[in-house]
Amino acid sequence: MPRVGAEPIRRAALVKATIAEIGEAGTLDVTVSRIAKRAGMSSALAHHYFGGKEDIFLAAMRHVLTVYGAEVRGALAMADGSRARVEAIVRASFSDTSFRREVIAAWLNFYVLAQSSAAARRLLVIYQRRLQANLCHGLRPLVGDRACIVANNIAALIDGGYLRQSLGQGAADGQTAVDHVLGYLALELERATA
Amino acid sequence: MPRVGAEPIRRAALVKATIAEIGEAGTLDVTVSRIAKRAGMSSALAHHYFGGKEDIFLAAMRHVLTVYGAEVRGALAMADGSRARVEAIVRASFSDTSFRREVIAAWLNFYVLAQSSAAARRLLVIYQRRLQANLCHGLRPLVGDRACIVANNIAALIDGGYLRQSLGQGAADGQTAVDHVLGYLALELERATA
Amino acid sequence: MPRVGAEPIRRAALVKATIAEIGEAGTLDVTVSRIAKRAGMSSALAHHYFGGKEDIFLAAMRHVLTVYGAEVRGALAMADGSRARVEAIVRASFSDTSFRREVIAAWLNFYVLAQSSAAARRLLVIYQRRLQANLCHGLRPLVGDRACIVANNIAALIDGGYLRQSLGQGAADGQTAVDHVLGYLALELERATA
Amino acid sequence: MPRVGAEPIRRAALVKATIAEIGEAGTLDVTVSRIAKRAGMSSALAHHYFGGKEDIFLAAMRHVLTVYGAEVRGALAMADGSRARVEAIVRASFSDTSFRREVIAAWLNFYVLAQSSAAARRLLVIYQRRLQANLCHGLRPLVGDRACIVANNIAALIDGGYLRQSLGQGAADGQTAVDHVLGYLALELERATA
DNA sequence: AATGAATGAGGATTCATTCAT
DNA sequence: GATGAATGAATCCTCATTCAT
Repeated sequence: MPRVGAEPIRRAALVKATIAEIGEAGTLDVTVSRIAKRAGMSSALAHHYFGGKEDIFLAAMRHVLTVYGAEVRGALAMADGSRARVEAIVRASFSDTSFRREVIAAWLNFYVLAQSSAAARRLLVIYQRRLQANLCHGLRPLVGDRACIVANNIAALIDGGYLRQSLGQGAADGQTAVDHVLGYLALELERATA
Repeated sequence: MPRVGAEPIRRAALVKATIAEIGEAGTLDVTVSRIAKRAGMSSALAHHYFGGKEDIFLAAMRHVLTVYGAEVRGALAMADGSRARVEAIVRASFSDTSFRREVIAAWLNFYVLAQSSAAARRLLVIYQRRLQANLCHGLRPLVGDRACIVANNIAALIDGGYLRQSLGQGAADGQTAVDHVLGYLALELERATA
Repeated sequence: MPRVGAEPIRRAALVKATIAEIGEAGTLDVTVSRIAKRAGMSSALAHHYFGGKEDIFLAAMRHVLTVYGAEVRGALAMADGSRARVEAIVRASFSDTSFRREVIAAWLNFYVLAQSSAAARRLLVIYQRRLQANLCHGLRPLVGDRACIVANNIAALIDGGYLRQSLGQGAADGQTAVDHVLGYLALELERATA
Repeated sequence: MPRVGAEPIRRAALVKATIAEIGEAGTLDVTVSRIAKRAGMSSALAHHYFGGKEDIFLAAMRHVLTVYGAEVRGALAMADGSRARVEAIVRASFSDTSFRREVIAAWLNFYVLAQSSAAARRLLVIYQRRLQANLCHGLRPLVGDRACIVANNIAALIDGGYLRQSLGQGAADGQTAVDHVLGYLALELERATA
């Protein structure tokens, strides 16, 4: 009885192992062998399923982006009203799922990968556009014409938060990061309603 | 007449070549040989003067940080008043000298290097602290107790600006980045004086 | 049918090639590549199976020591009486298997390796102790209290024989070496029974 | 005023440094740079005076052999009678000057060098012949026809003593080594006069 | 599906040696 | 006489990738 559906399981294991390994090393300089071993298989099998190292990285990236996207969507579904929706996006960005040491390290490295891999850049640009669009749309009713500028600032604050946290030694502190960004949002809303 | 000081010349050439090479590749995955060749010497000489690859990277990092620091100091010297001083720091951060494709790529990679190299992290942390202190100090007379929070946000916006620009294909647009950050600053000042 | 045990075969081939190469060069200054080539494989595979150059050397050393030990044990098994046992050890030390140009060169180089490698020294010290113990034990019934002194002299004569032979250009002459050492033994026995 | 006779001083310094360096490393694998630095000069100058690395080694070897030879000659000059002369040679061989950790290591490495360098082998063979001749000649009046056989054994015991000492961790114990060899000599004389 | 075996290519690093000054 | 500068050549080692089984 050949075990059915081994492939998706293997791929998922590899993706997870990749993120863990990058997070641990803080670099893309991790060997396929190590990733495969952590995922409980031979490096040959990893190649079999993914084709090559970069493909493994891209799959890991896609996974991170997907998880983040799902988190945002989930938060949006429960949010009521424009402000709540914007705040939900911010909170989702610093949720315990995404704002973890290893995932932060992975993000940072994906930005680096995007410098040399067109495919990686494409993924990251899509993510950026979607985030920007979500924020812009949610902010329109709140700050009118400034919506996209504010959206841009919020996005930059989020990215900046990640970057700064990447240097921190302690556990990632999502709450403080959220407070900072929402503080800025409050300021903008204050002014808009003044 | 003994040939004077080949060493500082060589070191400077290597540092420059390193930044260029990292900028071009978008990675730290550049060979010492390529760097040396670009700097017009053998890789053996590069090792002779620096000891090893990481030392070369650290020297390049120190250089970038030093240039940036000088730029900030220069701008501060010409600024009159607290607000002007804060704005000067922001402008210096996006000056044409520092906010160039290759330097941005270098910064990004230095953040990655800091994940695995204690020496690199130390350098980056020092830079962060100094920036934060400068901003905090300049903002005190302007926003009082919120000074350090605002400073933190400005710093995050600057970092975020770099990160976002690293994905941009066109030439780096420092002016727009400055406008965004200063827009936020204006908002804070407005509220403080309200 | 999975191809069985390439590893032991490869390792054995490498060990053999290492001894041959050291014997030919008269130095530990042989490259892993040359060893691997002589063993019919890539240097990468040699590293894969052994980890590094020193590990290859240590394995070769262990092999030489093991072969010698087996030879001694075999000779002892056939020897009848104390004197015969001591003589068997001496003869085994200069057997055609061990007292060959390339093996002698290897021995010499292992002594050198032991100067800088703790692992190598350990191996050599163990071999020395065992030899000394064997001789001492065998000599006790023959020369009583002088046993260990005589054992020490015999061991020194054996080592000296190797060292002197390492300079000889002709084929190794085990018989003469044996005669010298046994001549000394006879002398001691003569005196003991006088 | 150009300093006269700098050359012999420099050469002597290099020779001394070479022996020290080999002794410390336990290998011929020492760099010319380190030797030169220890001797207080640039590696370029070392090459200037000696031509190349092997020449430096050969000079160091010649020095060790010369010092040893002088020691033997000095001891012989003071010895009265055949037995005293033979004993003098043995004692000189284990004198504090020659039987020191670093010199022992150098000797061992010279044997290795002799495997690949004809010049080194020549030096070592000459030393061996002279030692053998000296012993043989001194022993003739004492043991007659057995002289050269006994000489050979004594020489082997001396070499063996060096080899065994090279593995010892403590300070070299020349006295014990001398005792062992002279014990053997006494045995031969006893028999000869029986 | 899965893996051990195997390698080519490449890269950091070291070092003896040369040379201009 | 003396040295800093400079490099070509070599070597160890790693790793992504392929392939037969």
